[in-house]
Amino acid sequence: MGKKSTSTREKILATATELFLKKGVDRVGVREIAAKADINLSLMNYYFKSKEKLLELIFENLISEKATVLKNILESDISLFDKIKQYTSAYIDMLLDNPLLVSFVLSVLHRNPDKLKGMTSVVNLYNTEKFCMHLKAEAEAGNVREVTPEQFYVSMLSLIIFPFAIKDLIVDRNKFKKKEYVEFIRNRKDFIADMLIQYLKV
Amino acid sequence: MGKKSTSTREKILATATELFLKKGVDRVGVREIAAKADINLSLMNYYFKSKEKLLELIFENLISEKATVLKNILESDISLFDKIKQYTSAYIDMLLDNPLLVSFVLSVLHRNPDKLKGMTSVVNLYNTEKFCMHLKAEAEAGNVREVTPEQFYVSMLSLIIFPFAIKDLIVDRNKFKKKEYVEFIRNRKDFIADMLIQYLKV
DNA sequence: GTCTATATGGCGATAGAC
DNA sequence: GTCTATCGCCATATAGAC
Repeated sequence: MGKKSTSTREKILATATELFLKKGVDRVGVREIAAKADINLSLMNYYFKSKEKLLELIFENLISEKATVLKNILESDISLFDKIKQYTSAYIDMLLDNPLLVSFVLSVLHRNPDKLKGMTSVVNLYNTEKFCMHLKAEAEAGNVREVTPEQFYVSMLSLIIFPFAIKDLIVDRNKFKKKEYVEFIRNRKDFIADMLIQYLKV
Repeated sequence: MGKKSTSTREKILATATELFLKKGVDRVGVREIAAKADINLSLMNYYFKSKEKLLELIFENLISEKATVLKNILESDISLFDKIKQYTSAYIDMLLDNPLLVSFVLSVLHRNPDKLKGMTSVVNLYNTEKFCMHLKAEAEAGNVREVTPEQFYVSMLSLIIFPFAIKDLIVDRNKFKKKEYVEFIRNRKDFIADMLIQYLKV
């Protein structure tokens, strides 16, 4: 491999990722990516074959990277309540670092309902098994309320993720400044964990 | 106005709405709409000026229609707990009747962050004021726990709406059949209301 | 109001020289 | 690996006849 190959490849990847996240896949053209990455248009196809393949690669990269950390928390050996606290906190921190990730993933999910079905990164993203077993075991031991684990898990995800999908609405309707919004989201960490844990305790 | 005018207009509107919801605005061309509505391409621009204007109209129509009912519940004079129960139930029923609405609204929100800012239908959609006052009053009367009303409201919305945005993920990962998914969502009505009310009671 | 024809430009992708 | 040039198609929108 030549010297310039990695740098060119990386430049395309970085630029395309940025634009896909910001503008949405279907509102970014390959010409725009090439121009902003300052590379020749043909190199896009030389390295990635097609825009669609490029998208798949970027999607995989983005998700698998983030999903692993979260998956590890869900599968760790800590107590159920600590698990909920740590998961909520880590997930929110990750999304604060990647504010456009939620809209991007949801839009790709809407765009390609099938293509993602088997994708490993997506499997990690929505990975209920171990957590649901933990929840079930605690309920059977009488330590927490009986719940449908799937309902609980989906609820936890909803509470964590959805506010990022409607960020603009929240900011606009509350007349938040940027700092106030971040503070609002930070405060959700305790709020969510509290709500979930209180519910289990009853 | 000629006899055919309304029927043509309505045909375009209905077809465009269906396609926008299913495929996403940017993956539907005006030619496709015209063909499926069985009207001449030029009539699109004759009636709606441009695809973008057509989108705005459709968005407004879809949202304002649904938002009014929900807004009325939030502003009614029933008890706080009843309000939460009725709102959750009505919202979920509405989304079950319009399964693609969530993805559509989120995608338009992502596509046009600004254009929607002042839109009345959107204001109704995210309409916190009266509900937050109610929540605050009950807390001050010592009937429920002290909470940040905005956090509570956003949480309620999240619990209700988000599962519709990740429907494909839920169905796929749980190997749900269509009926099982609908049942899962129906069960959320009580689950969500329980969780929210239990939390307030503590 | 409805049609045909077309303007104008963008898109993704590739052939082939270097 | 990188470039220029271009193919073939589709997009949105409009002019003008009827």
